[in-house]
Amino acid sequence: MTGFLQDPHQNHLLDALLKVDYDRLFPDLELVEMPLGEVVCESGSKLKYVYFPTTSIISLLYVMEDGASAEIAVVGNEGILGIPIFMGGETMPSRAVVQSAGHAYRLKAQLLKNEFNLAGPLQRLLLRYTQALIIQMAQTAVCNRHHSVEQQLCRWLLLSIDRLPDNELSMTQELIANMLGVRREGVTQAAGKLQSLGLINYRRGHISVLDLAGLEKRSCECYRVVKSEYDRLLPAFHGIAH
Amino acid sequence: MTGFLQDPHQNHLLDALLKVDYDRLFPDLELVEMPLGEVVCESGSKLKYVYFPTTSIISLLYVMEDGASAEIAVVGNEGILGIPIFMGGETMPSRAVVQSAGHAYRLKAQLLKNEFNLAGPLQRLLLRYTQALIIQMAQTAVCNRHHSVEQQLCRWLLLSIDRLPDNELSMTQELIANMLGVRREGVTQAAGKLQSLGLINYRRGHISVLDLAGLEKRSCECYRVVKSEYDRLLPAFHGIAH
DNA sequence: AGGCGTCTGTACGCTACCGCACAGATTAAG
DNA sequence: CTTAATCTGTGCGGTAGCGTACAGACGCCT
Repeated sequence: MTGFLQDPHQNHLLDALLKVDYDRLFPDLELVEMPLGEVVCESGSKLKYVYFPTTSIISLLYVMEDGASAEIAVVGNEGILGIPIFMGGETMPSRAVVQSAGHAYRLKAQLLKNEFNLAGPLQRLLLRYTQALIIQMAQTAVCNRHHSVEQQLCRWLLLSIDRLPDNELSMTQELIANMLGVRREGVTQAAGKLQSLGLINYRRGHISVLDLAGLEKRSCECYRVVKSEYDRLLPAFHGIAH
Repeated sequence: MTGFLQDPHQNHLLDALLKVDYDRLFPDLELVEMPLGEVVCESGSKLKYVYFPTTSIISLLYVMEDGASAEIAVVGNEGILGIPIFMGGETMPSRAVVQSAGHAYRLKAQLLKNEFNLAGPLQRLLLRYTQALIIQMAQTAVCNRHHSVEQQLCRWLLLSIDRLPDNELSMTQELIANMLGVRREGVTQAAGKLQSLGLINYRRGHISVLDLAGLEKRSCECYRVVKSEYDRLLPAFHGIAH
């Protein structure tokens, strides 16, 4: 809330920028708070800012005509919200919801577009990130088709934990069900099983992950695939991006 | 097979290029035949060429460790196969299979990369196409989660027909099942129903679509959404791309 | 402490889809 | 024409997940 201990470098993309690029952008970066559940952008509307999450996680949620929903991808401190800004579509194809409260730095959409059009290292970085996001979406599609609620819950928990500083997350089962596009009761059952196996521990809107390796074992391959592709495409550059 | 009546302009992206860009690319475009079922690129391997389909359709198929599969997106004469080439990932995240026999023009990957890096109209065009593809993938993910086999079959047929010159397609139910990631029997049932409704007509590996409007009615919203986004992002430029 | 709203657990019938098994139909090959 | 291969139709039991309904548990508020 205060911005205490917040630093744009906590976002991997910003951190990977060349010093010149970073310094030019820095004055326009604005720290904002991201409260749980906030709709950063409604589906189909234009984004005025792009967001670089630091301690928050944003969920790209697709909501259908009948109200049914499904998460397409998540964006945390490894990425950026607002891909269509530089890809050229202008409007977001999905709703963006804060899935885990925290902070982000935002930047006026037009400014990012300008930077992108310089066709330098920043452009290459953003495109590689987009490629990683595409892979996450593709994997989600396959996972939705073939895997059980329990497997998907494991995947979802792991992807979330990877984007958070500790193994705790504030989340009701109802919300998780929305993300996965399944019934709340289905999540209750799966979560109960994971708890009885000692992999997680939860109480009223709060989940602690106790055994990452165990979760990964019960998860489908989807988590592993996404993670390894992110690692491959977006290694830790630390300001020495080429 | 002979290239008779084949012209790069049949591919919408090539057609949308400025004359200067097109003329520079033209000598390096190579007409190739795309036989049904050919694996143009295996998942995880590098593409040596990018492909601009004219009369063929390529399916981006994700195959999992246990052999289960699902189609992520289709690429026809509106697009290009080989997005990771210019996005920076190098390797394809999915298998690319010829879903409908025909032709395509191919171009050495490095040449396209060079053109892309000029950061001109061609780059903007390719990025807008990528954005459209992302939307198709996102919609596929949601469709996999929430819609019935019959609805998905309708969507799939419509997306295919949109990329073909007539309302005929050569395809066994087994292959369609692979694409949709469902059982062959499920496709048999759904197809039987559509046939009894007079919407399609099929015989041993060949399907005729009789009633497009009727199919669209029985399809989920996913088809409509994808189509309208493609139309929005990729209007017919006809050589006057900006 | 008491009370209320929210979150979680459980149960029951229902449906879509799966896995399997096999029979009929169509086309291709000898 | 016969045979083989492939493609399509159908049936049956099993199961995961859905919709609904309701009860208990937790935590916040006064």
